Amino acid sequence: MSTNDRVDFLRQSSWFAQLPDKVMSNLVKLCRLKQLSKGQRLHAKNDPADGFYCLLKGKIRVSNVNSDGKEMVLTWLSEGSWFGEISLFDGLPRTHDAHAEQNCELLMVPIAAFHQLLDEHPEIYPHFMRLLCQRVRTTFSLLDETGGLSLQGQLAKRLLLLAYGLEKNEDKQHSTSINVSQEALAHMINSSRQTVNRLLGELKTEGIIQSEYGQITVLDRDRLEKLCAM
Amino acid sequence: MSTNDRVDFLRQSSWFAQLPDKVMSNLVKLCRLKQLSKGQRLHAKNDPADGFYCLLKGKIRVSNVNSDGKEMVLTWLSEGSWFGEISLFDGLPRTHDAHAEQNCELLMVPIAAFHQLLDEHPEIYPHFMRLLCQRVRTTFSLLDETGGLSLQGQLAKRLLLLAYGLEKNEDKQHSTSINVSQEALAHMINSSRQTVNRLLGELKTEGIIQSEYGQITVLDRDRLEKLCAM
DNA sequence: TATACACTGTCGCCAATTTGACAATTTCAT
DNA sequence: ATGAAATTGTCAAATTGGCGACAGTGTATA
Repeated sequence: MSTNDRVDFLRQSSWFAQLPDKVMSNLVKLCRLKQLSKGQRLHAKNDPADGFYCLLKGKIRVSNVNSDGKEMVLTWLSEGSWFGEISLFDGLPRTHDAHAEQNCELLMVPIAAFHQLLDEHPEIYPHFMRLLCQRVRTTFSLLDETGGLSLQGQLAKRLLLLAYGLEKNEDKQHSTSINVSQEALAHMINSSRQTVNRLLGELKTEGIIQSEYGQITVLDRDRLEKLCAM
Repeated sequence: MSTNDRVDFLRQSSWFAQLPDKVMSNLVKLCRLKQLSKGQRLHAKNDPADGFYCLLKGKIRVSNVNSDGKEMVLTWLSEGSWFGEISLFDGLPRTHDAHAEQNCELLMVPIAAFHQLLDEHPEIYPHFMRLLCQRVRTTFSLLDETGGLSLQGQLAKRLLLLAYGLEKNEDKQHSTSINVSQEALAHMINSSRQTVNRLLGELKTEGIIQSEYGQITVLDRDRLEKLCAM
C-alpha cells in the first residue's frame, strides 16, 4: 500500500485528520507494520514503552486485571485508533494490558523515531495535547459513570460509548449496531452476564434497543441518553 | 512578595520545579492574585475556561454532582498544585466544580496570557504533556479503585488519599488526622453512611484508625495500605 | 451435515448493601 | 445555658446483584 493510500485510510481518525499534511506522511513513513494473531498480547501493564500505535485492522482489548484476577476492560480500540502515547511522553510504563481480540494489523512508530519526529516537528505538540485531553475527559466520564450511576445507567452510557464513540453532536437519525457480547458488556461495567442480560431485556421491551447473537442495535439514542442520568 | 520569592515558594510543585528558569519567572509575572473565602466556588462544571491556576494557600475541593444531587469528590487540591489546564488546551468547558474548602489564595494566568506564553515558549509543551499524563494516570488509578476493590478497599484508599494526598513516599511515622464526616466519606465511595460506619468500626477495632466526632485519625498507615489490595 | 463451541435466556439461592427508623452524643448559634 | 442541627451508633426489613446451574439457540468448522 502506498503512503498516500495509507494516509487516506487513516484520515478516518479525527485526531489524525487534523494533522498537517506533511506530518501525516512523515508519520506514516516512520511506521513499521506489525501483525498480531487473535488472543496475542501487544503489551502488558507496566511494560516499558516501545512505540506509538495505530490499529489498522482488527480489534484491541485494553484492560487490566485486579487483585481477584478479574479482568476489567477499559475499552476496545477500533480500526483507525491511535494509542500508546502516554508512556512515550512521560517515560513511564504502560498503563494497561492490550490484547488482540481478533487477528490484527497495526502500525507502530518506534520510540526513537517518535521522538525524532517531535524534534523535527514541534508544531505537532498541540495535536498530542488534544489527544491527551480527550483521554482525560473520557476517563473522567468513565469515572462519573462508575461512581454515580445505577447499573442501568452505566449500561446505557456504555452502549452509547460503543455505538457512537466520543462524538457528542452526531447525526441521531440512524440506528447503529455494535458487535459485543453480553459477557463483554458485563466486564466493562464490572457486573455479571446475568444482570446485563436482564437489563438489556428491559431495554429491549422498551424498544430502545434490539439484540441478536453477539450484536446490539441502538434504536432510540435519545431515550438511551436519558437513562444515563439514572 | 517579589517574583523571586514566589518562584521559590512554587518550586514545591514537582511539575513547576522542572520548568526552565526563564519560564518560571515569566509564568509568575503573568499571574494575578485571586482570593476566595471558605465555601466560595471558583468555577462550576461546564463553565468556559478563564485561566490556569495555582493554589497558594488553602484547600480546593474538586467534585461534581450527579443526577441524584449527590456530590462525588474527585480530589482535594493542596498548596502548590497547578490545575485547570485541560480546558485551556482543548478549548472545552471545565470538567468539574471547584470549591474553596477553606479561605484560599490563588494565582491565575488568564487565558489570553497563557496562550501568549505558549506561543513565546513552545519549548514548554513537553512540560504540559507531563502534567496531562499525570492526570490521566491518576484518573486511571481512581477508576481501578472504584471498579476492582471491595468497599473496605475503597474506603482504605480514600482515607489514605485524604490523609496523605497523592504523594506516595512520605514520612510514615506520624499519625494523621482528617476532618471528614462518615456521610461525606460515604458520598466519596458512593456508598451509604451506615455501611461506612460499620467499615470504620472494623478498622477501629483493628487499631488501624481512631475516630471522633467529624474526625478520623490514621494510626497505622501500613496496614491501611495493605487493605487497598482488597 | 454433524459436532463443538459461543452466546442468550432464565431460575433460585445467598451475601452484601441500601433504606428507613430511632436514640444518643457532640457542636454550634443564640 | 439552651435549643437546634449535625454526627454517630445500631437495628431490622427490603432490595440488589453475584453466582452456579442448565436449557436453548446461533455460528463455525471439519
